[in-house]
Amino acid sequence: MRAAIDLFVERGFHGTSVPSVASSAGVAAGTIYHYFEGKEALVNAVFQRWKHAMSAEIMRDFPFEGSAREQFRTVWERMADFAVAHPKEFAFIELHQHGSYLDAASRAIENQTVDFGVQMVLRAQAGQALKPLPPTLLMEFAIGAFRGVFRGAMSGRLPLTRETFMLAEQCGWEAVRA
Amino acid sequence: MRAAIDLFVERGFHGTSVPSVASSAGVAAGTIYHYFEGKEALVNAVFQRWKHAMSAEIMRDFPFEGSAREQFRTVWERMADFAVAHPKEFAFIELHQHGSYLDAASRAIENQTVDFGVQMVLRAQAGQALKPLPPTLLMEFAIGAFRGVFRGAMSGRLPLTRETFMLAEQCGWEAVRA
Amino acid sequence: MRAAIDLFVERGFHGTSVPSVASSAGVAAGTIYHYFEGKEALVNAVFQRWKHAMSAEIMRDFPFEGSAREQFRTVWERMADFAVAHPKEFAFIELHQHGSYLDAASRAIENQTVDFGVQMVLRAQAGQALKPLPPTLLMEFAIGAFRGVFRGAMSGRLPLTRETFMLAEQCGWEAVRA
Amino acid sequence: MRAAIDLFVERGFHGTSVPSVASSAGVAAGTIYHYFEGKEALVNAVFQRWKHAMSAEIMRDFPFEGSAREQFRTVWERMADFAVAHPKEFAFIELHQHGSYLDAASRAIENQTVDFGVQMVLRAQAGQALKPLPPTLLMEFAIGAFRGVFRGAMSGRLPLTRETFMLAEQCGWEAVRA
DNA sequence: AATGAATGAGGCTTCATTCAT
DNA sequence: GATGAATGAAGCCTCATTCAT
Repeated sequence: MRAAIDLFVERGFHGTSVPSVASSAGVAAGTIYHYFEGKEALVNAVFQRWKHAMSAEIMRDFPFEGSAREQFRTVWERMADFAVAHPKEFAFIELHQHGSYLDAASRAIENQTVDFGVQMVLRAQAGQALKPLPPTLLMEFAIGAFRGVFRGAMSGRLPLTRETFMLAEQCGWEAVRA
Repeated sequence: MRAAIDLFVERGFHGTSVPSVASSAGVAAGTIYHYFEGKEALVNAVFQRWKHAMSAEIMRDFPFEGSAREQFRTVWERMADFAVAHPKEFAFIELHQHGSYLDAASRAIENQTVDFGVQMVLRAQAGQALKPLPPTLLMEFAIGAFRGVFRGAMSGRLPLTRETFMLAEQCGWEAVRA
Repeated sequence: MRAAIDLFVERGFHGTSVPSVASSAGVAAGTIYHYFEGKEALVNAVFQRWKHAMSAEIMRDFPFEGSAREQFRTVWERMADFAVAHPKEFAFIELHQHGSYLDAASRAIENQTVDFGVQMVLRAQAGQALKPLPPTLLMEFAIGAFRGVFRGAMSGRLPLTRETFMLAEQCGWEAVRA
Repeated sequence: MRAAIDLFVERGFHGTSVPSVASSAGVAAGTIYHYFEGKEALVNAVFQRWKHAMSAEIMRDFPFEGSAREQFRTVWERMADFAVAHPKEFAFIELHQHGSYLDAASRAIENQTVDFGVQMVLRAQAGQALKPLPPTLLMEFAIGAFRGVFRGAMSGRLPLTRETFMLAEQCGWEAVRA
């Protein structure tokens, strides 16, 4: 799976061959089929493993009772920590978000995440901490902004550090706060 | 090229076969090779055509003498108009931004755009209209946010209208202004 | 046809495309089909034109009443003159001698030539001027030797001149004479 | 490789399709690519294998100290034995001698052979056993003659036997001897 | 469990040929 | 007569997958 991530990020799903994953992992092509039903099962396994890992990281001891400001910072900070610690994996998740080869389970995890986000936004809006805009708009705006900064970092135009993301966090908050 | 955009957006470069493009365009597979050297030449042609179109749209009568606020709104607004008028094409450009199959000419257009953006940011920062953060950070943040909203719209969770984008524009400005 | 010879010599029948012949000749691909039924008809036309030209050259005022020595020299000399004057064409004839794409007419010319040669050999053998070996053996030996020298000349290892061939002529005669 | 030889001899490099080689060999098309990088690698492998085999046969216990007459006979005799034992392979080697698809290694073997021949000729000329003509001329003449006889045999006009070649050997010697 | 040879479908591309202009 | 766009079959090759070892 480690070998697969690198290749999937670099060349996409269709551009990555199973033999190349195998040789990159130092095993024979056939071996992959002992552990995964096929290529699709492999991407889905990787996707679910890391999407889950990231979600878990974000949710861990989440300050459900904290202020909207604190919650926003927490989510952003934890995504930043994850992205800095596992850039390849974060890129992988982002890149394959909408692949037609993702199965039901993968899509379910994705929806869960979105639902959680929307809940948070609604709660904050109820407390008039956030702008009274469609929750999805605020969510997509913020996530997109985070992703943009990550892309800048991956392409070498920004340092891939917690600091970079935390500077952006302030911007993000000012964008969405009431 | 119209047929190609749809397929490239839907399935990616490697996931799109030349015969499928041909049949989608209502011609024989061989015909494509009268107009393009190969599959790579085709993506590059499409990319350059539309990236150029979008750049031209943004630059047209650009208020170089206007305020930072006005310039920001202008760029955002024009990107919005373009994205609403040509959603497939916008998605295509975003999706293939970093493809390893893009040639020098395609990358050159991309760099031009980035340079223009950085110039604008620097000028605005000189006038203390924007936060004193790395220009690239502000750029990637804003572009990412825009892209996030667009993604929300493409997935049907937001209406794909000028209004949606203009609501986000206000957030964007508050994110980056000093 | 001139363009075709160059390409057929360089890349063989199957390695030469009709469009390449056309562009080399400065006409459109379709034009070739006004003059030849197809690719096979083209090779055959070229083959027959030049095989015929060479035969005619050899036969012209042939010293039917001369000595075996004189006849041998005449044939060799005229082949040499032809090969020096039209190296591409000579190479073409040699190369395509046995192509499965040659039609009946082309094969007929070829057989005619062989028959003529065998007649000459038989007459010379009757006069005990040549070794009493199978006529075909003597023929193939001599033609092969000539071809060998030509090949050496085409590859640049020997000068492609009448002199080169006439030196070889003496060897050739000593090989076959009684 | 056995299947490939037959087809390459019959239809040439460009006229032979990889699938046809595969089906002739009783395997699937893809299988060929486990053993050879591609079609070119296949011809080169075949070429080198047999060119090397023939060279080895000729060189084996070569009478370096023998007379020019003996050396000439030895080379001719061994080529004859090889050609009679492996006619397809001999034809293959001759046919592809100058193919543009031959790689450096193949050309190297070829050059080695030529060098060896030239050395032999020079030594014999030093002993005044051969005509004082350009070594290449003598070589190309003799090899060409041999090839001519072989062609006659392959086309059925001469028996493909050691005897046929040994009759020609006498002619060959008389052609080149001083 | 692991291997890797084998398969054959399918992808990219070329090209002989046709035909409307 | 000439053109060259269009066609689609066929060629080279890759690759997901299977299976005997």
